[in-house]
Amino acid sequence: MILPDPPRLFHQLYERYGPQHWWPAQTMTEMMVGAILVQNTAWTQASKAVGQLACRGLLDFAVLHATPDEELWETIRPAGYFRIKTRRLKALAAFMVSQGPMAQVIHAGNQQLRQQLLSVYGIGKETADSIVCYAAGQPVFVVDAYTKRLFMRLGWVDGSGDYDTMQRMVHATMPADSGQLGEFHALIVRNAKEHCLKRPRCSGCPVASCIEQQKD
DNA sequence: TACCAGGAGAAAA
DNA sequence: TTTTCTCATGGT
Repeated sequence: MILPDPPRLFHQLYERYGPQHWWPAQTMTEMMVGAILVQNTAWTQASKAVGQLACRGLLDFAVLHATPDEELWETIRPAGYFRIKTRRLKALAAFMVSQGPMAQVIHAGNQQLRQQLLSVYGIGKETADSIVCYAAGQPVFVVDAYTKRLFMRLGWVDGSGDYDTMQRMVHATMPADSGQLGEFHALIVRNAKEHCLKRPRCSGCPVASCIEQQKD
């Protein structure tokens, strides 16, 4: 197994792409709603649904909670899985309404907030960590399918590399800084879309040069 | 036409 | 415990 070096990978990706300015949302509510809507869906589709929710004044958990399912089905349809995602948005809204002011929820310790979010229907590790990192601004690295594919390609994990293993790998070597960890995840997604999905062995890919340096 | 896109939960093995 | 199935749409 090759010794993982997330800081070097981060540095190379950042030098290549620069800051990604994630998460693309104006408010914490919008960010959290977007995290549900983007599940197994391209962001272009999820953002259409977020836009339609905003147009209808539904980017508010109390309002969302009281909105009839049928109205939400129509509003979020572009994001796909509209019935399931309506259930998940309602579950998140119910949780947030029950917790009181947003600031109070967001400022809970990251482990406490993470556990609470994981108990909400429709929120798994990736979605919970996205919210903890990008909405609450707490130092948590988000692992997604791109991360796993990339870490496997780098030889840092084998095929069974699980979520927690990859997350610990990053937490153990990167500064506990939400800005940097959030940027790292965003850069991995950017790189996957720009290089690894279309041209797996293209020249100029920061990951390819990282693999070369690992051989030294 | 088939496949993919920033998952998660439930059911089955 | 692990694997498989289901959920839905739009773009390529």
